[in-house]
Amino acid sequence: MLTIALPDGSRRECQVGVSAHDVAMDIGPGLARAALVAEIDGELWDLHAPLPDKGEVHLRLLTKADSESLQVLRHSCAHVMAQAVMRLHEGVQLAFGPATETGFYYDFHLDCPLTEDDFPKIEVEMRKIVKENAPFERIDVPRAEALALCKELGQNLKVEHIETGLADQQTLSFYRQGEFIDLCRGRHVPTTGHLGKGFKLLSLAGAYWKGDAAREQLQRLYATVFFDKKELAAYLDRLEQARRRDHRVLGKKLELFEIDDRVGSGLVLWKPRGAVVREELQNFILYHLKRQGYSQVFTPHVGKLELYRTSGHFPYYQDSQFPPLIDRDSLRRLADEGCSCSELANLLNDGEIDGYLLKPMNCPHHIRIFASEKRSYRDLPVRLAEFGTVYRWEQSGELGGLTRVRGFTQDDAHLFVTEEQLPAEIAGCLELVKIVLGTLGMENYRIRLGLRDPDGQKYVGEPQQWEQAEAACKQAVEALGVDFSAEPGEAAFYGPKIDFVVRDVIGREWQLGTVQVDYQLPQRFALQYTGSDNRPHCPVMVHRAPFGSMERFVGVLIEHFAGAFPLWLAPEQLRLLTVSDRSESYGRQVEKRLRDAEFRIATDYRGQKLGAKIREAQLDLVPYMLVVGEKDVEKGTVSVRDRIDGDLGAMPVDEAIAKLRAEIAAKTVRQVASGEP
RNA sequence: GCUGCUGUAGCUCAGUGGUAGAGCACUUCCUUGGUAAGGAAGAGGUCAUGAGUUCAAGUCUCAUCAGCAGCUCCA
Repeated sequence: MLTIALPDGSRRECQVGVSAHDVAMDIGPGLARAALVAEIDGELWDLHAPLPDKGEVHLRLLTKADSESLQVLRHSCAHVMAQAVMRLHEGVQLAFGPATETGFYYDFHLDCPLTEDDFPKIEVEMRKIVKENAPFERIDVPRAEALALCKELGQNLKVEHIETGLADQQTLSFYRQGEFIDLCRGRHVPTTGHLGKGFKLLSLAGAYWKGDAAREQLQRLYATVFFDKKELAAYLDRLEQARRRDHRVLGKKLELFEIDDRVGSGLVLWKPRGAVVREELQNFILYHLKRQGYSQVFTPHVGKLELYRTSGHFPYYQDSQFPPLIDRDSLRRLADEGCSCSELANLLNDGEIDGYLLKPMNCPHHIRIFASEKRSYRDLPVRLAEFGTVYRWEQSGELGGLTRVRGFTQDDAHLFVTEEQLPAEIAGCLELVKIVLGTLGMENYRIRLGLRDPDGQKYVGEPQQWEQAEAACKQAVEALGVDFSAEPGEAAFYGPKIDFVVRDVIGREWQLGTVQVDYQLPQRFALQYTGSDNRPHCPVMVHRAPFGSMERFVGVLIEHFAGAFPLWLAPEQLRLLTVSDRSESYGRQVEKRLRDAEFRIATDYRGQKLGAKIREAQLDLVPYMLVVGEKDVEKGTVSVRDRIDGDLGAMPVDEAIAKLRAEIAAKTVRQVASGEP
């Protein structure tokens, strides 16, 4: 006998061999129809599988109201998609086909390339399979039999997976629906009919087998499914909304920036309007830096290769740097000697010849500034800040918009501190990032605490220092009171890091602000200060950048505000609109007063109807329109129109100036793009 | 870097191997209109670049460059 405890607290005695579906039928046929999958003692369970023989179990019957069942539905749909593909193509090798946050995918190896033209065919076949309403049947088999079955089916990738990934499993499960059978852990909905009509193939991509770039590349089909067509339509609509907020689209429309083939991919041209946003952000943070005791410095865009050999950047990150700059005479001499390219590379590596590097990081320059003076413990902390532009040779497939570029400006700073000062300085840095994100109304973020991977090879320095640094970071993050996850293996090669990861409107996550502790570089450069004991000590360094990269930050910010910047950031804060020619000369007087008051203002004196001028200003996302007509000429007023709230009525020019100034000073955020994808 | 897709006017996009198209934007003229589109005319192109097939290429083939989706990487 089996005792089943239901969520409402009731208990039932059952015969051996009953399934969750039988229990549901017993409770009511409506529930039995609605149930998609069961949960036994917290573990998902197929609806039609026999329950355990005896004892007492907690049973939940999950319907589409339960979030877990959507994942199951998606996984089942992945099987149906795979079945459809196998019906349409010969010799399909199955790889993995999991559910994802927004849908599912399946990776295949097949000889002919799939294209988007195949999508309708596959979808038609999937609809047929759904109509066939075949049950998903679980088959548990011993290991040897599973191997034999996969071999018989010609599924070599699955064979490999059983032999490597599932080496310790004695029993393996397969799922079958119709003629399709696949090695799979489960669980699944009862029948293919449960998938309904709410599915759609979305995109096609390459993916490596087991994520290994050295292995064969598979074809990945992305798709999604919802419980019904309406939810699918709503999801597709959200995708479309998100696309309209895409910073690459808005950046062009609002004339913020340009990435030009003739200049180079991944190299951003900031246009005047985008430059305003960037400059305002920089001024904003400069204000806070002054308050926190930072000093600003300027350093060049290149440095000697030897500098980066010392720092370790050149050897560690060679593949993602622009190639070194070598003077012509040296190159000519080497060419005359018959030096090959690989010999040249070796000479560069070994330091036999020197050259310059476009700087991939600002720290070595700042370190040399620190080292340029004799330092006492009384001078510390030394906090050197710079909007420093760095260059990295990102892989071509990674480039995109402002978020992944090859030249970008960090709002960088390096703090040289004593061991004792470290916790307070980390806390100060974290506080700064929090102020930045808070001011901009970016609430959707988390902290990633990047720690050393215990088995990792890439790290330099003593384990004891790593432990100290990691402990200091952890303490500071805990004190900040923001959700964080500790992630081993995510540290920089020189120390642990605290990254602020912001989620954008399409649901992607971007690393923006970062704070990193570094015991290594000060030692590599043999930095010293004189302690109170009159002996030399090595400072600890903190790298930090609250925005991270100005390019990426502004990119994410554009999407965050859907291009509608708050007044203090808006490239065009006000637009003055005349009702007709008769108010133009008055309009020009008002314009002058507003310019004198240092607003960023544009004017529209054209012989157009007011409605048309307003429409254009609305579409250009100008925060405030100032309308002047003959009534305003008489009374010396302007009529203020708010982009969000519409007409605010006429007011004296001085009153409008005071109101707008107050909003700028408060850095008020009145509207952000609505959240979840 | 890898896989697939894409590249036509400032923008969004049509275009069947045979004379280069539309809407919006732009310029000029008419219109003087109080809170989301007044009207007319005009100008705008090395069809990404380079090779090839063809009597003939925006259209077919190949290469290069660039963009998009994803994979891999990311100090």
